[in-house]
Amino acid sequence: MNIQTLLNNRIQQAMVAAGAADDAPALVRQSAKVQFGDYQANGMMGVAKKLKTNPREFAQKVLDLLDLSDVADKVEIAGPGFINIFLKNDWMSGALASLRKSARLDIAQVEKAQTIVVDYSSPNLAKEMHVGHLRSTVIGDAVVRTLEFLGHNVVRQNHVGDWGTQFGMLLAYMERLRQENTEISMALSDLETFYRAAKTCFDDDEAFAARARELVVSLQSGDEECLALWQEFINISLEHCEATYKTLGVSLTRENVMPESAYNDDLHNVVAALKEQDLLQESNGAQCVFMEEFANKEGEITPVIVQKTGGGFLYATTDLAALRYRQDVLNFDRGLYFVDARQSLHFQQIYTLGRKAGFVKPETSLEHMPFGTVMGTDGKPFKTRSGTVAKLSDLLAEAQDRAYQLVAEKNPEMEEDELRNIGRVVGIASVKYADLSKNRTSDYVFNWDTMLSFEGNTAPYLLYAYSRVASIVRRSEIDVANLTGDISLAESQERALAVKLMQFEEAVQQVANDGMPHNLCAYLYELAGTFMTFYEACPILNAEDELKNSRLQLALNTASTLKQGLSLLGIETLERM
RNA sequence: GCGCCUGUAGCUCAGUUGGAUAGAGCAUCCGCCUUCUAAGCGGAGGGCCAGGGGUUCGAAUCCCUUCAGGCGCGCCA
Repeated sequence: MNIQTLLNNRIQQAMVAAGAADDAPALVRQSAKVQFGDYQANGMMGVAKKLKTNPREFAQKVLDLLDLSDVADKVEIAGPGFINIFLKNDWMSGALASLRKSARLDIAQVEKAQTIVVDYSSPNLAKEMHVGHLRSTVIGDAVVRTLEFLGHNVVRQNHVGDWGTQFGMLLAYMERLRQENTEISMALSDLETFYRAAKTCFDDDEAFAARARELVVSLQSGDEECLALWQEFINISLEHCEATYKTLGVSLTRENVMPESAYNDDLHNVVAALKEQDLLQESNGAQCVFMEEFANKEGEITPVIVQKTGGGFLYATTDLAALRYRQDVLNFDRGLYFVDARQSLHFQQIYTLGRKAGFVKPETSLEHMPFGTVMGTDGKPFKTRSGTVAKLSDLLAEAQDRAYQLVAEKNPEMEEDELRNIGRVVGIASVKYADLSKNRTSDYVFNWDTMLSFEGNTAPYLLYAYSRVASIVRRSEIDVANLTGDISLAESQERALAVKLMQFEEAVQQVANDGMPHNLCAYLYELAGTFMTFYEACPILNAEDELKNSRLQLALNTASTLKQGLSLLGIETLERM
């Protein structure tokens, strides 16, 4: 049930009947203030202007043609021409009863499922995942879960970096270890250390560096021994990623891995296709595409280089090949790329070129979902105390440990196993939620204290709210599955909770539309807050039977909405904490 | 030099694509545990929305401009 859409459609129809253009927007929004009702339609002023009539008169005309009596008990014109809508309690009670019986909380499946490719996480396999991969992985996964919940056909694409010159160095180091009879799998248990060791050799040892360069060539020419060595490295590195995904509760699997190297054989085809269409231009020996879309005021164009002077390909080439694969093989309707904001220009170029070259259909939507950098409390990109980039696995271990300490302090009598589990859930949830709850596009400050706080818009607060509801339900000893009876919304706190509960779908659909999970976070936080207020003001278990049933249903709806919402964000809930 | 992004309360952040008196949380101050988890709830103070100009019934939001910061800009990804 999406109230906003319902009202929007009804009001728009009335507007058209009143003489507005077919596409005149009703602009229905949740009301800014309680005295303005539950929803307000802002579209009358703009339309009246176009029709050259008085906005209030037009609004009145719309009201005359509008029948909302089934859902609202008051609809009024206010200010310069707003229409304020006050929802009817009876209608909400009925809708909430239906919502409670629905496994998916009455959230509509999309009428026409789209095939949506979501490109996210995409770590470089040469190194271990670090804090910089957190945003793409966590936000991408939340959006993926949301799109799937709505019924779309989602294709996860983990575009891992498994190719490139740095692998020569790594393979050379593997080779050296093997000659020294060192166990390679052990050495690869910490990729970060391995990478640094290899880099040191590369920088300090000329013979090693030469061998590394040689290995890049053999690798690219398909030398079998070299490929086997490379494959061994990649497998271990992928296992590291999978371990991190598992602790993080991210839905990516091996099947979703579509590495850069998968496009190797296709890269020359991409260049050939561009050449065939006369898009290519040689510049200083490199194959480039100059598109007027990327010219500055002086007419200077920033080119896309698709082939280097020596014949080598670049990441632009790979991304173009991926684009073509996603259209020709996966046949996507929409492509979402959760990639660092710094690559914004690159993606604008790739998308524009991809269309120009006919690699993607005109109707296919390509959306770069940029995100900002994770900063430390000093305002600089987040680092560990020693000044290195924080490994994601270390970060997650620390989060669980910190959460465990907090929980153990509050629950000295609780058993160790449960404490550990709560610590795990709260710790991971805190890290993910801190990331998800901030506007994707801006940088954010990584701060243990605020993310693990029980106050404010945090995972612990939401999990606590959920466990409080769960506790009520447990203590009620009522067969909640068969709980029926009218839902009373007489108290203002009951009514506020009811309205909030019915707005879940609006938040969910927004995430699907714009890939911004922080809106769902804000919704869940408001829901939890509204419930807490209700909880303080309206006794549930101590109320007389009819009222108890009614309030228990509100509590149950809150529980399932919180649980479903957090699950869309990829966050587990706890029955006790 | 050119381009993109950002600038909102002391701090961390929202602001539904141009709507009504700009909102939360933290911190500060005041109040609430003999009743369902006080890891909670209620209340108060706190703003030249970086500055200036414009567009219109109406601007934090759109346009121009200045300032401050971040990031990109032909052979790394």
